Amino acid sequence: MGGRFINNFFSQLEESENSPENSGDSPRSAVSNDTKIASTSSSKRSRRAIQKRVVSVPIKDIEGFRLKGDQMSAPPSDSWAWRKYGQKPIKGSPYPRGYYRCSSSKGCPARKQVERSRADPNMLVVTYSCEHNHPWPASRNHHHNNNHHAAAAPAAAAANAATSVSEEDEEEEEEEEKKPIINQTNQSHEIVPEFKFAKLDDGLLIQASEFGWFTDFESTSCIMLESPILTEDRISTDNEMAMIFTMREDDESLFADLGELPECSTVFRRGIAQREAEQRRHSLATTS
DNA sequence: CGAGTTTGACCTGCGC
DNA sequence: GCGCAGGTCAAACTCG
Repeated sequence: MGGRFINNFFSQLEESENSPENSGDSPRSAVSNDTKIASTSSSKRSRRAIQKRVVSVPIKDIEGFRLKGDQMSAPPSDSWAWRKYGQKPIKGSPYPRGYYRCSSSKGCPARKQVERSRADPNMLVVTYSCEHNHPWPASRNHHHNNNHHAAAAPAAAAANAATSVSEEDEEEEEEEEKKPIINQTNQSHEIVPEFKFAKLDDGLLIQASEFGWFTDFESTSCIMLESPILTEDRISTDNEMAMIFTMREDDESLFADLGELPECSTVFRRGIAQREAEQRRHSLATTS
């Protein structure tokens, strides 16, 4: 199931990040006797223990999204229920950041932060975060998707799959920028597209349609990912949606056991993707 | 009346 | 140690 993939993903990240010196909460919170402090210290987790992934979404693609002045009347919708618990002005940004907690299941530690992009006010930057090892809840609206909605990973997978790099990694990934993206098809969005993926020289390819939950944004145009690799001027603007992994060496181990992936998740390595596409085209041609 | 939002206060992490 | 900025809490409020 998708949850297993996510758990696996986060747990492996934890292995790499939870070195003895940065594991656990600060001593300050651990020794507090104050009830409020104690309660907050348990809920305010070490920031280092949180995995984050960033997704950027065009505002116009977000159903129900409205702005009241600088405030967001509705968060970007996806398959999970989010409850707003705070909003803060961010230094250097004219737009506030909204804080949302997952309400799809009780005690879910998943969170997301939503803010408008400083660089492009027409884009929303959604940061998903979750504790390591914590399972993501099932989507609250499995509806309308006979492909793999229920099984597909939730927002975290969105982040995992959709985000080629986290913001912290952006600098490291700058060199990747010049790599070409290949769109295999150009069909309309009314049907789940069959061959929509992008290719990076050293990248991992994801077939967008296999992550049905991602289409919960109900976009009719492209959903861009927060990545230096996927800048709009490099993507064809013909309503394509692409989801791309870049695979750094230290990430490869995270996906070493792809057996944990949900069956719906088709992950291609370079070259394999093209073969897959060709095989599918061939089978379609022979059946039609 | 329950669920969600707003908002000021408080806490934590981090740089200096 | 101090101050700043980001993140969270929780009471009050709104809405359906």
